[in-house]
This record gives sequence, C-alpha cells and structure tokens, in this order.
Amino acid sequence: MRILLIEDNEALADATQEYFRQIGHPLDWTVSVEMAERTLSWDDFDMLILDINLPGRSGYQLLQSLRQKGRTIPVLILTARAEIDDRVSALDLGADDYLVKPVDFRELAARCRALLRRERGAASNTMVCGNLIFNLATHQITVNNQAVELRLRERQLLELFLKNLDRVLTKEDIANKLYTFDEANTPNAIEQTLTRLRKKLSESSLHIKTIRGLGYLGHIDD
Amino acid sequence: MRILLIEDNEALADATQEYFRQIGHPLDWTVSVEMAERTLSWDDFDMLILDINLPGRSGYQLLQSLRQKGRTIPVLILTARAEIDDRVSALDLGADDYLVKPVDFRELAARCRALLRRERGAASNTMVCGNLIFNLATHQITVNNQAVELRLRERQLLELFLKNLDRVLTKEDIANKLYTFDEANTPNAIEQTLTRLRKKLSESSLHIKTIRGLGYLGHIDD
DNA sequence: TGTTAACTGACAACGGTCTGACACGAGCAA
DNA sequence: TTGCTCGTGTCAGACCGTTGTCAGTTAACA
Repeated sequence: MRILLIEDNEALADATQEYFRQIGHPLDWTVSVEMAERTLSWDDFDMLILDINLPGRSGYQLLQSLRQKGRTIPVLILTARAEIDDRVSALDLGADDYLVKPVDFRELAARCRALLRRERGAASNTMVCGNLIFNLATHQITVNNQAVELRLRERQLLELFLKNLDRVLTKEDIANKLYTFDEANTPNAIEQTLTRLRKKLSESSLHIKTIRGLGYLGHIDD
Repeated sequence: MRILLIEDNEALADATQEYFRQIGHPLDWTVSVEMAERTLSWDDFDMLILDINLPGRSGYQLLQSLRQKGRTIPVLILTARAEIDDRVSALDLGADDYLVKPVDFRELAARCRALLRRERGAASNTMVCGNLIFNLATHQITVNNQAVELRLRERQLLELFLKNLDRVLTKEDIANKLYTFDEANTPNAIEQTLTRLRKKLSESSLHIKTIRGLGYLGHIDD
C-alpha cells in the first residue's frame, strides 16, 4: 500500500509522511511534477496525493497526462481555499477526490482508505480470510474472534498477503510495498517480520508458504 | 533471462551482480566493449546494461555497431550526471532506456523488468500451451486447472520451451539461458532437471521430445 | 549386437531461509 | 539528562530443500 505525495511545501510533506508512517502506510514524497513522473515511470504506487500549485508544471498537467495514458491509479488532489473553484475541473480531469488545505490528516487518511477500498472494489473496510478478520480502519485483527496484536510491519505484511491471496510475491515486491526509498534493508528484515507474523497467526487459516528462490505465497488453508 | 552488464567500475559491478542475483536474475559482467563484443559474438543475452564511459571504445560505439548489425536486443544505458545531455543521442542511437548514476538498484531492476516485459510482448502475462497455463505475473503454473509446483530451474526450463515451441533447442542453448559463466555444469544437470520437469508435467499437453544427438523439441501434443 | 547418448535413482553439497540473540533508536517518564 | 520499554533491523548459526554429480540402466541407431 504505497502512496506517492507530490507537494512542494516541505513542512507539510514531512508532517504528512510522518503521519502516514505512523498509521502504517509508507509514503514517498517528490517536490515536483517532473520528479513524480520519473518516479512513476518505474515504481509502482497504489495512489497519488497531488498538490495543484507546484513550481514548474502544475499538478493538473500531471493528472491529465496520466489519464491520457490510460492510467487509472487513484489520485487525490490537494488545493488551497482560493483555488476552490478548481475542484470541478480537477474531478473532470480524472481526480478521484479532492481536499482543501489546510488538511486534517485524519480526514486525509480516511479519504485515502476510501479510495483504495473503491479501487479494490470492496464495499467494506474489513478483509476476511477464513477465520481471520482484518479491519483496515481500526487496525483490529482477530483470529477465531480472538484479538491478535500485530506490530506495524507485521500488519503491513498481512495486508499485502491478504490483498494478494494465491499470488506469489517476491521479496522485492514486498520490499517495494513496505519500505520507502530511504528505508533500504537487507532481505533478512522481511524474513524476520514474516517469522514474527507467522508465529502470531499460527491459529489462522491464512498460510504463507515459502517458495524457495522465488518468494512467498499466501493462501487459505483449513 | 540473461543480462550482460558492461561496466568498468568493479565495486559497482559487484554490487549490481549481487543485487540481481538476489532477485533471481543472474547477471554476467564484462569490463570493456571489446570483451563485451567477444562475449556477445558467441553467447546469447536477453538484455544489456551498458555504461557509456568505458576505457577503450565507448559504450556508444558498441550500441551503434549492434544496431547497425540489426540486433534489437534491449539496451539500458548508464550515464554519469555530467553526461546527461547524452541521453538524447543515446536514445537516438537505439538505446531503449537510460539511467543516471548513481543508480538505485531497485530502479535499475524495475526498468530492466519493464524492458524485458516489453520485449516479451507485454500484453499477455500468461503463456498457454493446451491445458498448461503459465502465469508470469503470479508465477503460478496449472495443468488442467490443477496447480503444479515447480522449482526454480524447472520453471526456467519450462519458460524456455514455451517460448520456443516447435523449435529444437540444443543442450548448449539451454545451458546458455539457465546458467551464468561461473555456473558451468555437466550436461547431465540439464538432463536431470528435464527429467524432473517431465515428471511434474506428465499430465500436460506440452511434450518435450528428445532428438538424439541434437537436443530437445517442445510441442503441443494431445 | 555393440556403441553411445539419454534417463533416472541415490546422495552430497551448496545456498537460501529461518530464527534466537542482540543492537539500536524512538518514545516516554522520572 | 538518564534509564526503561518497545519495535524493528542485523547478525550468525542451524536447518533443510534444491540441485548438481555420480553411477548404473535403458533406449536409439548403425
């Protein structure tokens, strides 16, 4: 669940990054449309938070060019109050939502969750896998109706496997989703987190299988 | 899926080789254009990563001569920031992509994957042969909708035969695709892997026929 | 039928993965 | 500041699966 923030105000960007880190969504940050385009050309994000007023090319131009290329990635626009009439054109250009500054981070996070949920085509905020229930909004996880306490990394990993059931995820895939650019780690960090997650989910019907030399496969197993 | 790196900086080459090994793409390395040409004349690679600034003949010359010979192999150029204006001419000369040093390995790997995918005919992410389906995205293989578990080498071999249906592959061809220089093996390693693959695919319509003294031929057979 | 290539069961070695122990930094309280 | 706790990454050694080798057998072709 990686998010890219395109925002030239460093203080705001820092605060946003920090908030999203705390709630468990790694968020990368670029200051300009040019940098964002470069990043998007090779890395894979689940959504964009895009400031409209940027030095150089404006956020609109980025949005427009993305949609012209047929990319459907969810985009949430940030706009200052003075630019509020822009919202119509923002939505017309293919933004999925917009938010007026100053932003309340909790609202921003909630709207992101909503967009990501819509993307998945899921109506509810919970993911279910056999006896395991994961509430994305409250971060509560239960196995057989018993609460299970997961740490941030474990939760991220679980969410990733639940979203990709019956699909092989390479360590690289996982690293790309869990870590931002400046958090490069040894592959062992993932193994370690996985060990911890497996231990905590030993009673659940989610089984994460190792495929040696390739990666991991999450599937239901009862 | 073999990649050749042409780079005179040993530290960088080592690190790249190590990273690619970890993500499962063996990578061979030569330090000069001359060596690369010799290697390319007798061995078969799926893509090149080419540094521009090399002692002796420059990377451009290699690229140019390859394209003049009509070779369409994907080439990704590495260039130092000072040479950034070169990118136009690099792309003009027939490079498929370029990257400015210092390189982020994840970006390098992602761009390589993108090129290889494009090469392979991006659209379809699955290869089908009768009742056998090989999903390149999820790495899952099914025969009659039953999952089949293959090991790394078996998967590589299967992919090779699927890409070369109705074409004879010599053992040497196969060795060239599966092994890097420093993994030289007896021909028996391939026979052994093939035995294992055939056993696991006994129910499938892919049949790998032995052509004594020549090699192997993969074809549909139902 | 003899010769040679290919096949395959058994086994060992290598290397990827797992996991306990520890290090380190952030957050917090005294 | 100091000291404590907690989360998470690193390290190193154990573990164990995959894969190459060996050797004996089978099949192909002259």
